[in-house]
Amino acid sequence: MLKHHDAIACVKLVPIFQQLDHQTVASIADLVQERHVKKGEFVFLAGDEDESLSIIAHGQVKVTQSTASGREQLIRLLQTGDFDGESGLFEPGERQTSAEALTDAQVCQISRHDFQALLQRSQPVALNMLNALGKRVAQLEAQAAATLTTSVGERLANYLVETSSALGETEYDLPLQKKDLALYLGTSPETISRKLGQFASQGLIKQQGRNHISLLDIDGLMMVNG
Amino acid sequence: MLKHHDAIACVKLVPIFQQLDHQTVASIADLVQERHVKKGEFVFLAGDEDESLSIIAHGQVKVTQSTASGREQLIRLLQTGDFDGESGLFEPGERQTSAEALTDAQVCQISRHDFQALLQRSQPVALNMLNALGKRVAQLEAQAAATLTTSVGERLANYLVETSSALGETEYDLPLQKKDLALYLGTSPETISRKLGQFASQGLIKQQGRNHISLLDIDGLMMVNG
DNA sequence: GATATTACTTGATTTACGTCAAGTTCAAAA
DNA sequence: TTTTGAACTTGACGTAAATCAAGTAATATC
Repeated sequence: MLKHHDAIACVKLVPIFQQLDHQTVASIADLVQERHVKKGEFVFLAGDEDESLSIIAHGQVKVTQSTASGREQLIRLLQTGDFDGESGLFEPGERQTSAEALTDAQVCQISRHDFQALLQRSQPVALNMLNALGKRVAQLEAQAAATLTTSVGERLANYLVETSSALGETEYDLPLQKKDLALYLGTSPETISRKLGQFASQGLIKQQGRNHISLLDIDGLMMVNG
Repeated sequence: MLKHHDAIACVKLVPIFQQLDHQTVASIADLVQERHVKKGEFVFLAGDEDESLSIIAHGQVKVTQSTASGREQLIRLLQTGDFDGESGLFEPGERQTSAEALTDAQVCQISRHDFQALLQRSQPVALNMLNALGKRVAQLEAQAAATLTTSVGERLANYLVETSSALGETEYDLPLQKKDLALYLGTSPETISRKLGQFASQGLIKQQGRNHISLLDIDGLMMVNG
């Protein structure tokens, strides 16, 4: 019973499952397998059979891909409530990406087969999903274009502000270590370190210890362009 | 009658409308408005009411967005058979992007309202659409990650090979003028010019006249990294 | 506690690429 | 044809940021 209660909570976290009646939510929760993943462990690996979709119930997970030239790329950062796997729904096969837990995490998984059946029997879920994917495409398109013409400083400042706004705090521990943050922003750890130092000397932020950061001037951060 | 025949042909171009029965296709074709757009004209402008979706029946259209700082960004290049507007389906409002015809073009338009109704009454269309959007997300994610860590030379070489493969020819006229190609690849016309010269001197390509290009060593192009 | 390992910082150097400027080729209009 | 203007090329230069290298702080292991 407790397990089921947790599964319902997990399902309700996900935007595409919101605004559904209780019965539908309960029927989705029945499909869910809960799983604990320790920091540093993998939720799945590239090359695995791609047979389930994951909801992050708690924690933080990085999704990476290796290029032909052996470089690791950070594709996506999954936070509580994020849903992964929707994009390859009707394309069974091997995973191209790996997902590693950056913190201890709890993940709810639904089998691809069950999810496809759900989409077919529940029009509201299908329409929510269309909506969510559409927004995602628009966001990715805008982001892709912006990335091409944006400096590292801008991307970093933007990341700091977005993270602050996601956490609802102007003071927080950076959820990524600098190596991963560098991957995420497409730069090097050295440059991250230097840019943060620069922001601090400009009075935009204050650094405390290795990871803790306070945003002192959010408007200033949003106007950074070098 | 002829018009209707054209509309059916146009609808059949689009992946999400394929593998449907003839009757459904015909009912979709009834919703379509055909429109000719001359080279240099706009299919729609940023700020327009966003009330219809467009299928490119013939020609080439560039979708751009202007940043706050006034810079133009090329978001997407639409080719014959491409479908635009799916991403903002349930978010009515003003267009953020403009679309300009790069060649004389024929565009089939469906009103947002009719398309939403179609999605609700035809499950096959909705599922095809989910599939298409999912693939698009995966592609954009991979591309976004690659963009961050990839040199202009790599992106250009990649573009040349992809275009060749899309056209089915190793020798072709570049469909974009260099200014637009530069926007698309996030670089400057000067750099494009230099990189092409470099590729030519390495025996990877041959340039003839202003726009014509022959790929001499596709494997070599795919291995470019500077 | 001491030591080893990993994360991070800081400095020096190099490089890719953007920008500015001066041509050159091409195409359309007169 | 000549002319005009746009697209393109080429060169010189400056700069953001990658890379290389050496050192310092934090964390983990013994």
